[in-house]
Amino acid sequence: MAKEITNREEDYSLWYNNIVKKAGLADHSAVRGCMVIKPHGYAIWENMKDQLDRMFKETGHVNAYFPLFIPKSFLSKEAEHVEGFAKECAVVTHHRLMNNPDGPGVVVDPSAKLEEELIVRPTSETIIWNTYRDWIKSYRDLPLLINQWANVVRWEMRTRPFLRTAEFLWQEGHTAHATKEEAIEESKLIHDVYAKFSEEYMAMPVIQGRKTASERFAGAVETYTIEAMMQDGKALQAGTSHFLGQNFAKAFDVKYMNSENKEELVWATSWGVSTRLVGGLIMTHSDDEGLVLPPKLAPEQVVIVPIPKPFPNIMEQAEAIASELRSHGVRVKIDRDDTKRPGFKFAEYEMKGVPIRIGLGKRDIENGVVEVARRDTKAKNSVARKGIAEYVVHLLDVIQSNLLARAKKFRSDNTHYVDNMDQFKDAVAKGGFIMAHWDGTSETEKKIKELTNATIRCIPNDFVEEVGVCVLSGAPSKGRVVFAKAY
RNA sequence: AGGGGUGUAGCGCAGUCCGGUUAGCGCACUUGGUUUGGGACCAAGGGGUCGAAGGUUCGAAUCCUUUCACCCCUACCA
Repeated sequence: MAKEITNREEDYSLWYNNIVKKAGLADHSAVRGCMVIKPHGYAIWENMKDQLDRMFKETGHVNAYFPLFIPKSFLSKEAEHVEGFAKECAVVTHHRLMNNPDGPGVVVDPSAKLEEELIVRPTSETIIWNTYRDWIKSYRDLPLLINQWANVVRWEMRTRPFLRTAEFLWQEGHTAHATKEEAIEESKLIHDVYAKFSEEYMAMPVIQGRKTASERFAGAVETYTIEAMMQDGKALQAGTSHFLGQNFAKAFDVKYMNSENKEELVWATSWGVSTRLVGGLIMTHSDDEGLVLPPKLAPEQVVIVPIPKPFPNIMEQAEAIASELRSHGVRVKIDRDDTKRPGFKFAEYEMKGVPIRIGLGKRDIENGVVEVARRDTKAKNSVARKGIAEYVVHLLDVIQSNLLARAKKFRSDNTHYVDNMDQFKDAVAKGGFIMAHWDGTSETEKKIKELTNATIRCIPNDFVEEVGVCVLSGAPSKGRVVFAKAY
């Protein structure tokens, strides 16, 4: 029956890989750690991108584009930053090939060695701040609110489609501000945009919070994160927004003249989400039958499958329904393939995660109904043909909120409040988020990680002041933070 | 980077331990026909040189060496 998808319980990782492959989202490529994003996968990313882009623009940001290559010397200007990324950089050393003098093929031309090596950007803070030095002269040039959609390369040891690939697509916002307060406000604003996007569009509930010192972005003063829980109980860092202080302004000497004619350093933020979100989407909603997509991001929200038993005008009927749906703003596809049987198609669209399937055959037409099947619950209903568009529009909303509600329930069912290390270890074994008291030190954080593999995902925004003692050290603690094993 | 595992047709696999004719099977694919409300059936076809390189041998998918890729567990990150 089910087409070679491993059950989640049996092997969650294999299940994930199966979904990526069978739903046609991505393939492995000839290049280590790099994937080919296939049309269906890319369409999901495009929908995410369109919506996020809209949200960025609504909050005053504009898009620009900076080079793929970064001179090596730029990267080392901010000490922590280079420390964080040095080990995973792809480096360009030459600019020309030549015919192999000793045989077939081509070799690197040794005479084409670059004066200074170029790094394929792992992130663009350095090249952007080097540019901002020229763009920012006066307080009138601020704030500078720029985003770029780009690809970046991080030479990771272990890669997994969408979750961690050597090359990935993302957006990176880089803003410059006159004051510290304004920059912090900006990073929090984007943090909220990310959380809103996750919940309203991806139907993926997230915990908002800030990272501990050891989990912060390399070069950041504060990192705000959204953390989502996957179905295997592991946490996924889904997006981060950083307050960078004046670190990059100092490193790249970016100063402006304030209204009192005094020179001051600029304050910075950066923030990004990536194609990892597609991985998060898969692992939040999908099941053993395949992908489950929230209607707001599904490339096709409805598929109409005509049952090709000889019946006059069945395609015309399907067309009529489709155009009615389209006029209500629904993304709809009619399956015109007459070489596959309906049962095959049903399974296929379930695999691809289309939220609503409409079956249309002789029986339905005679009764003035259509068969409506929901992907999220697998429920099938006969629905009156008349008023179908309104029904579908409403059902898409219902599905969208059902997915969010389901994911929220899963998260609360798998969130454990613990007060000592024994309980903590039990909770780690069960999986999920662990709410525990922590004494605030990096040492304790590190020890807990060594002991249990769980890390502090964040100090939540809705941190509740509560008297307690640290689960490990027994030292006093003011409240609980979120621990979990993470992707 | 450390530990474990796997590479044979687009996908899933058998064959490898104990070298021996034209390398098999299921699905997918092509053609024709019958079908079509939950992954159709019959018939006839096409496709691989066994991840790559080197070695041993009369002879290598099978033995040896090197190497690459992928998967799992650690580790690192968006």
